[in-house]
Amino acid sequence: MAYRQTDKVSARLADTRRGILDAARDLVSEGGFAAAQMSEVARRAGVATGTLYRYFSSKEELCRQIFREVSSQEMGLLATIASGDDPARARLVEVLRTFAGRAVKGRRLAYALLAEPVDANLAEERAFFRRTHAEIFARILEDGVEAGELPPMNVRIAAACIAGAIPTALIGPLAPQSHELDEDPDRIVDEIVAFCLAGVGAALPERKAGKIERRATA
Amino acid sequence: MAYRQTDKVSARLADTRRGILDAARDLVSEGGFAAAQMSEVARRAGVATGTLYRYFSSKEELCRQIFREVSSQEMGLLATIASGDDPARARLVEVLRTFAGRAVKGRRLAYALLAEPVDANLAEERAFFRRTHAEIFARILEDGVEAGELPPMNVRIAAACIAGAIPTALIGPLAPQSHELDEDPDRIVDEIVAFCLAGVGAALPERKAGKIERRATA
DNA sequence: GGTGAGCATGAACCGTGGTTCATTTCTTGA
DNA sequence: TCAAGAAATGAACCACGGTTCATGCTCACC
Repeated sequence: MAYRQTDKVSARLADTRRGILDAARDLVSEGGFAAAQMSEVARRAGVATGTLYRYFSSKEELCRQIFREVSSQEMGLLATIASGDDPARARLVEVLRTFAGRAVKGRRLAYALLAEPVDANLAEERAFFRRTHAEIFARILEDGVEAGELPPMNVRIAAACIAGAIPTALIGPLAPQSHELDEDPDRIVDEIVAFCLAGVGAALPERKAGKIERRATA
Repeated sequence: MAYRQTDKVSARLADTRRGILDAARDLVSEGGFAAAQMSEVARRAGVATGTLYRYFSSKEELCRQIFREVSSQEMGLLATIASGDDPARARLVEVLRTFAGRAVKGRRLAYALLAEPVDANLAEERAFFRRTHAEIFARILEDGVEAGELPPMNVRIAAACIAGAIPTALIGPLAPQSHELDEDPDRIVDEIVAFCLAGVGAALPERKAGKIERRATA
């Protein structure tokens, strides 16, 4: 025996790993997953192609990591808002605004994560991502319903609707070739948020929704 | 010159073409686009692989045709409803119900068209498909707003929200491996429709929405 | 039934991009 | 400085599935 991994080395390894992830994420933010070919990632990270496979078992695995990293970061942000003390309605507004607003800012990346065609395995990851969104929304909605702030509804379905409406309504504008957002992103975000709020019976800031009784589904 | 295409021949050609399209569509309905490989399509249609290329210049072209055929069929259905004489609200309800209901019935196919990962070119076709949906929704919404049935709103964005909410809310349930829909599809559809209606300020059948003034955007 | 053109065939081909692996370079502890 | 094992290298490899094309068959017209 004549080798034991030293701290310095394991730090360097960690650096390399980070470097690879960063390179890959950057490529995705620039050209979507399509642009993140292994050889290109390697070049960007300043390592050889084969090296990638010392850190990630496959491209799929690498992409999965990116997906997880980015989305858990976003999720964290939303989750913090969601678990605040404000009334459900206010939290909902802020969560929706944050979500949509960040997507608009990091358009290319958001597009890649939310809509770009990817292969089946990554699609699962994306589904998970969306499901996590939906859960956050659902939690707030549940609070709102319990507090009587929102009319009764099937919160899971309503949450899924929101999780679908926002990306889709943004996608056209979000798509790489579109410039629709360059003018007035806020207005678009506002409209979308308004739709979702109304959808859950929380139409106007000044107007409590209690009056509008809706469906009876638990 | 010793050959001129006879009626009988061109009929047979047309038949073969149809056969290929049908085979391909069937494969897609069973296993998604992933299952529709050229060799498999050929086998199913009872022709040789090469023959496919006498009818369609590429796989992309073939898939595109399927996409167009199926979606134009669906669109036709929705468009008919949309252009009826009923009040906007009623038309909207029927369109949404029809859309969601048909998706639930032809789950596998709907999943393939709406959500299955496909390559970039087909994704464009899908985007077009959704845009067409959205336009139908938008038209009805516009009618509703003009007639004072619905509060003012940016109908394009609201339509996009709807076009996103429905598939997404169904996708989980729609996904091949899920059996969520087997129990009570109608309830799910109802919930989704209710969300969308509320989203555009048309919350309850008995309740005109005129009172709820919303955003001022044209 | 002969001829030339369209049509069908399916095994071979090929481009792409992820993956491997024999070789080289570093790193460690003695 | 040396041995042994880890880490890095990158050109070669390979799988996959769409596409081609040399070959044989069918059809229309004479």
